[in-house]
Amino acid sequence: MMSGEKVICRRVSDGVLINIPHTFDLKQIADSGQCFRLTALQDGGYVAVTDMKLVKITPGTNGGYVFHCPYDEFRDVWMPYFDLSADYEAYQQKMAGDLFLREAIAAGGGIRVLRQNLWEMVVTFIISQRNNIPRIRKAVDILCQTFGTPLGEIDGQQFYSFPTPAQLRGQDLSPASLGYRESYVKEMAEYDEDFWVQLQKQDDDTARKTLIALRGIGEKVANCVMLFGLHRMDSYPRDVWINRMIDDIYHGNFDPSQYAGFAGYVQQLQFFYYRKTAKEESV
DNA sequence: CACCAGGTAGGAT
DNA sequence: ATCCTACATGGT
Repeated sequence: MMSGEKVICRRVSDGVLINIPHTFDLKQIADSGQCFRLTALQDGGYVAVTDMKLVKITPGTNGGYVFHCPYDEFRDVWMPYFDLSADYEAYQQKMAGDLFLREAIAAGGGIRVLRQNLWEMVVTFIISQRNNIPRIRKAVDILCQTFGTPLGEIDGQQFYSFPTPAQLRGQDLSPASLGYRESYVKEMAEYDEDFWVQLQKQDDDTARKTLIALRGIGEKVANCVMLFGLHRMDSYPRDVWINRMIDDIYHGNFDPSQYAGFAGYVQQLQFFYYRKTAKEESV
């Protein structure tokens, strides 16, 4: 490995310490818009949830984070979830020729493309259409609290799994205020488990077509599901921000295929940084 | 009271 | 194929 990221990963008394200095930052990930269920605690810590697993993560005393869980769980669940085995520094080096991406790395280089649950991503990004990020987070939260399974309490707060299709099937989803998206979600819940299993096995083009054929999923949501739910790293979702950014920064001319194998990571960096600068200007 | 928010379906051209 | 518009809801 040419770049050789300096990764510290070892057992400590209360869990597992992980430190990847330039390419793993939970605050940046939580603000990156790919994940709506990473919860910030008072002290700079976070709670992460995936499937039926729940973990408390606190800042390490010399940087990095401590995952408060057994080592086996860290290795089998959280390493893959946060994509910690991939060499993001190598990706970053391949972006060095692009000024905007160098700035984006300086601002958000700690972002990683998470491997989230496929079904959860389908529902979450259906909800995301023509919606804003705080409201997406709230709707997902209500779905979990109302229809999910309690997983445990951390710092006095109860956390829940994302509801399975069976848990949503036939339910009145109105507490989540999904608006016109509610019928889309209800229809999604009617597909059986095997449908989603088959989707994971399909190649990129087939999977994208399968997704777009579903009511409520167009090209953009399909690409988000591909990237965040199927970890298809060549997927490059184009939303309003990415389109504005391409117009603004690249004069309407940007080809993600030049970053084959990590175009989705490039998209995340661009999305994060362009939105961040827009927010700062609007203040 | 307008306008906006990680778009999409369904219909018209 | 490509363009047009309605769409639920809650926040400025």
